[in-house]
Amino acid sequence: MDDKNFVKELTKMDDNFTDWYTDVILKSELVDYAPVKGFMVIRPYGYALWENIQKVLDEKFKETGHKNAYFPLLIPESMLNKEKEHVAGFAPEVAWVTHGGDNKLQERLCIRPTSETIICTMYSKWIKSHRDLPLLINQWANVVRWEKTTRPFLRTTEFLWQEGHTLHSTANEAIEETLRMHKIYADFCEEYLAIPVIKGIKSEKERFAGAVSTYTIEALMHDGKALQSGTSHYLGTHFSKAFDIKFQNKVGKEEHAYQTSWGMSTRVIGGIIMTHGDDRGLKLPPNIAPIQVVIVPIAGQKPGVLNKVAELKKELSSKFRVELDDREEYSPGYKFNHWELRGVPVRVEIGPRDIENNNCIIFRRDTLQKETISLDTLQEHIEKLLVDIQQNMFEMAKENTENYTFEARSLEEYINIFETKQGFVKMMWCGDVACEDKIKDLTASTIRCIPFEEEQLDTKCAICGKDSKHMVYTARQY
RNA sequence: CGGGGUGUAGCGCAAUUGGUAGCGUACAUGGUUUGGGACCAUGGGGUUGCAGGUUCAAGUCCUGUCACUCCGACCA
Repeated sequence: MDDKNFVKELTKMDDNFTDWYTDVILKSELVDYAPVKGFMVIRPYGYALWENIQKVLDEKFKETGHKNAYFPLLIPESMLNKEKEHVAGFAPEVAWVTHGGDNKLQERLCIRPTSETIICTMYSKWIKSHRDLPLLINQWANVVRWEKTTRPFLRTTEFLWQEGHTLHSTANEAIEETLRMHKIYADFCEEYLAIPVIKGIKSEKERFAGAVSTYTIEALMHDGKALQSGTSHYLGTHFSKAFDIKFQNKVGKEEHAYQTSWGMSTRVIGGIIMTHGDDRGLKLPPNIAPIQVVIVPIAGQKPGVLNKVAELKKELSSKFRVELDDREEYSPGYKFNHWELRGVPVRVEIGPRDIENNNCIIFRRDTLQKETISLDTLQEHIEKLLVDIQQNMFEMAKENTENYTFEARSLEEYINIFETKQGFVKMMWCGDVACEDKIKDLTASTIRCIPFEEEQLDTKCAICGKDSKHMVYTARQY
């Protein structure tokens, strides 16, 4: 296949996937496009999903000693400019406020692309002694990054996230914190979102502007592209020096504090959709689904049916998130499709025939299988089923990731992989930026991370043939 | 900012050589239905993106303009 055809084929594949993705998020009523380009409206169903994510993460943050706070939306330009690498990284994509009412401001204010600078400014006032440390604060907020191209959830101009910002008295403690939060993200993705992730560290080229090191979790989507799903940065003293965050240590000497920051955004919702979704629509993991069980009455006009389902709803609601769809104007078939599109993991169908036999039909979204179950054991059955679905979805996703993980030992092999398919590629790397640039130019792929668990595939860099330093995962990315 | 594409009812689309703008779906009302997107009847909904031009006549031809969208560079 020559280059042009290759690109054409790839574009076609991408187009189909894009159409599917757009279709699903709009039809399932997660989001709508906003009147302002690049922004999205998160509709109640989508927001309920985000709320569940928030709830779980927030609990984990609090368990590890973090507290929530809130910092302003706008940041003075001079404040942003204090850390050089940081500004250089973010300046091209910040939105500016230039007027208050009709009056031009003396100093422009930027809408936060992230809050390091304003938070550091406050931290410098709050920290005097080693007794003030560690300082562990998280903020739930929105940020704005003026991206050239956008896509709902995956890359929007404004997005919701949480950003944690911590200060420590030693480098080791800060690094520990960075790794602790990285692990929380990884576990969250795997246990709650059923998304298997590769855990690792970013190459110098790919790391956060102003960080000493960036830890990341990378997930592979259905179409073979990688999604960075949560990052945790060790900032060293870069910011504390720029913002003068100092404390007196135990022997009375002044020191700059060691710092971390970490964030996870609404982007993971895009990850859920693209990891699990199928041609019927969304498939939500039970642990995070806004609705875990939907009850659909059959022949609701017949005596006893509506009473029975209402009773059932009440009973199941004590254990699960339940929705009863007793709308009269829609047929059962319509409702089946309606809730499948929205990814509800379990559906209970119940009609006159079932009531007579004291059972119901139960449908699982992940495998599309139906089963007849006695009403007496329904609750226990659903409880087990939800666990099973959660587990199964993770296994399926893991299998998919493994099937689309390849190995390359030469540049030729590497290019060949991206010409015929796409996914993760494992390869040895010399550590040189030139090799990173080369694969980006040739295949639009980048190093996603240097994994914690490296394998010795070879002793030479697959790209340039020099001695290798690391095994890396590469992929095309969102 | 570079390269494609599209603008007609809420959404998806049609309209032959230029000749009174239509279909599906959704919506409204009434009735019959209900185990995989129910059916019948009736009804409402339009300055064809905008501005100019050609013509007896423009959704259709010409010029300009705007918007949206996809692909690339930047990025969680």
